[in-house]
Amino acid sequence: MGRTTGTTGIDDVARAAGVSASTVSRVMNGRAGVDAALAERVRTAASSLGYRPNPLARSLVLGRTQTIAVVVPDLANPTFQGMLRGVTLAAARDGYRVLVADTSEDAAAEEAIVRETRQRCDAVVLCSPRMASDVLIAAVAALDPVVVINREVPGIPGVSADYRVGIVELLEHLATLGHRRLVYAAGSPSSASDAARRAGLADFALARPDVEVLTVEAGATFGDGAAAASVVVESGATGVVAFNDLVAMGVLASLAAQGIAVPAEVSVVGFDDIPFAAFTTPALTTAAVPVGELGELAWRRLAARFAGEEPEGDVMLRPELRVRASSGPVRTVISPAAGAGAGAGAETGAGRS
Amino acid sequence: MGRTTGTTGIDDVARAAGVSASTVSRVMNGRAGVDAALAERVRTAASSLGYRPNPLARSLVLGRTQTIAVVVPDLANPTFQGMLRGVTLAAARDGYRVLVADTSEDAAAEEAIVRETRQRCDAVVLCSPRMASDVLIAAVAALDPVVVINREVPGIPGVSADYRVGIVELLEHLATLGHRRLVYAAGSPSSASDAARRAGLADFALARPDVEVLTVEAGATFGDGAAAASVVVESGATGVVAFNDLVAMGVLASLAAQGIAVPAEVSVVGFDDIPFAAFTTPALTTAAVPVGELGELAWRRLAARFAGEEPEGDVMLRPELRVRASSGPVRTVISPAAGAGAGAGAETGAGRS
DNA sequence: GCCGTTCCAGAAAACGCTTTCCCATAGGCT
DNA sequence: AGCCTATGGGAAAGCGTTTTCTGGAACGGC
Repeated sequence: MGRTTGTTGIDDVARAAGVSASTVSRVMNGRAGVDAALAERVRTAASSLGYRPNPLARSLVLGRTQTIAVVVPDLANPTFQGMLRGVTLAAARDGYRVLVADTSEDAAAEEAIVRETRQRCDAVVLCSPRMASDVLIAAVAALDPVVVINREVPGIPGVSADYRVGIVELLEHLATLGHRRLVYAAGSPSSASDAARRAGLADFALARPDVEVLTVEAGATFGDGAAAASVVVESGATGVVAFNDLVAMGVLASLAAQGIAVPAEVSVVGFDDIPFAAFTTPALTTAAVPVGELGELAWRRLAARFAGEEPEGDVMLRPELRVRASSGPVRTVISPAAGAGAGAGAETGAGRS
Repeated sequence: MGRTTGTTGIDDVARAAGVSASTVSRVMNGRAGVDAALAERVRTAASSLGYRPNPLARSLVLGRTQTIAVVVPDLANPTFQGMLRGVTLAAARDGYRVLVADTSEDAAAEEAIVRETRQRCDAVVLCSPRMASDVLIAAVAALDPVVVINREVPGIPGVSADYRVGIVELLEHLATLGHRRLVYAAGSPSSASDAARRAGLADFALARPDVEVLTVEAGATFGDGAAAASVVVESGATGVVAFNDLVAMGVLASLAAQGIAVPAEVSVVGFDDIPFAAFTTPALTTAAVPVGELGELAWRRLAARFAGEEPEGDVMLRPELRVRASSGPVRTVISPAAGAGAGAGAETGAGRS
């Protein structure tokens, strides 16, 4: 009756307008078949009472909440921030709200978190780079309206960036600049998108047997990159492609601290094109992953699903190479001219093995 | 009955366990006074049926959703990302979910957005730097369990960073380095935290009449900073304190493009200490605003409120000066020694008026 | 041995809405 | 004039829980 809670309910409006609750409901939802005068009376009563239908009650009877969940592993990561933003904005445009969950704290409890969250929503977009494939497949089945980002699950719509071809573009870019000995500062082996990158590494190895690509385990954070820099240096590689921009920035920072010139001595490229990649020193060459679009697309798939459309196959967005200042021609051992040449090499690093 | 929707409901469990729904409810909620054997039977039935109580129905009857809303003006801004993360993590620890809303698209509709969002939740954390004060006060009244971030609303708990003293710290830092002519690259005049900064400017003017501080209108983004850089240069100031780190980075970029050395010719400092402030070139001196803590504190106030505690006064966090490489001693017009001195000045900019 | 307690469990009433079902009224048709 | 069909609005049955209220059974005290 609304009086219990202090909120004005549909019955209050009905009473004020001298009609039944059914009629109020019909008017509020724009259902046809209500006398114009009556409808007007209801609207007046509703607005003068400041009536707002309780969304919870609506959700319960309607069976939909007008809300979706977005589950990401780490809200501190620019990539996931971008995705979250993409789906939030797109969903808002269609009148949907977003419930956000960060699973970082407890990767083991991830499945429980996403299930619990899912119950309050109409669907979920799941971004879980690390969940084991079999666990993921099992978990996702119970989530039904769901789209996964950067994962492949049979029968489930997914939107991904093509990390595999992206990393090949990066490698080719360096190869074209003359680099013949590169290192890949890898992400976590349990990361699905890292696996895609490694597949790209293999593709590249076949295509360009003349270029050597070593792999060093790094991680996904700035710190991981900084830590990996020393082994990059020791490897004697002239170029490093990092798991992502964060790692690349770590490498950059560590290299700078060691007085190693980028790109004169070592080229370093990242992956993702996070908002700050353009502002590192030197500005980071990277493969741009359109995270916002990824998020928006995820929403679109969900919206289509809500509209009853049949799901099509997965969509894959191709990263775009962004050449900036952190990559350059391979250093030459020939005596440097102190001129204007961009890639004029210093011999400083010559003795490194 | 649950059968209609395909979901297993409480009645299904009741039937399976041969008890009434009331008993199932009691067991599921750990209410005392249920025979142990019976309780066990219910638990077995529930888990074998994979029963999960519908949170919507619970919310409706309980009158609480176990969800709070976080409303921010722009999910692309690192500051708000940090706050969102802070409250999300803290709330999750206490079993609460977060509904996120980005109001950027339509500042006029902000009030409607927050009201609508609020209805689905138990409370809201509102971060609305630009809403006019009177509108805010009126709007916030209808939101009751609410905490505002970086705004002062009488009678409403708020958590803020002390931008006023923060900017004074920054100014004093530059004054100490010998700067006597500074410019403040201001944010939007409609921004509450910009008003606080300007109040700080006034405080500083009183305390240090020997230091001149000009104000130029800039904005809150990288682009705004870049655009403002030229007028900074023309002003002949030796130091600029930017509205925030983004603006500072814009200034930095534009200065670099013009070949003006930082900090040798001009010092620039930011505000916020966003994650990337440490990685600009040169690394940005700034006043660190603990956004994560701000968010966490906001949650705490809400949690306390839920627990029935009385609200205390507003809390204000003091920004912490982080001196990095973008600020240095004022340039000297005296002939530079080509030595190791950090702030050895170039005369390049001497003619600027 | 009877009555008053206590303990448990089920029936039913909310929570605030939507929607189906049904009835009344008015209008058109033959 | 009588009947049949729109048309509009009200009553009531949900949606899936929680919780109060009620009642039956077992138990203890006198």
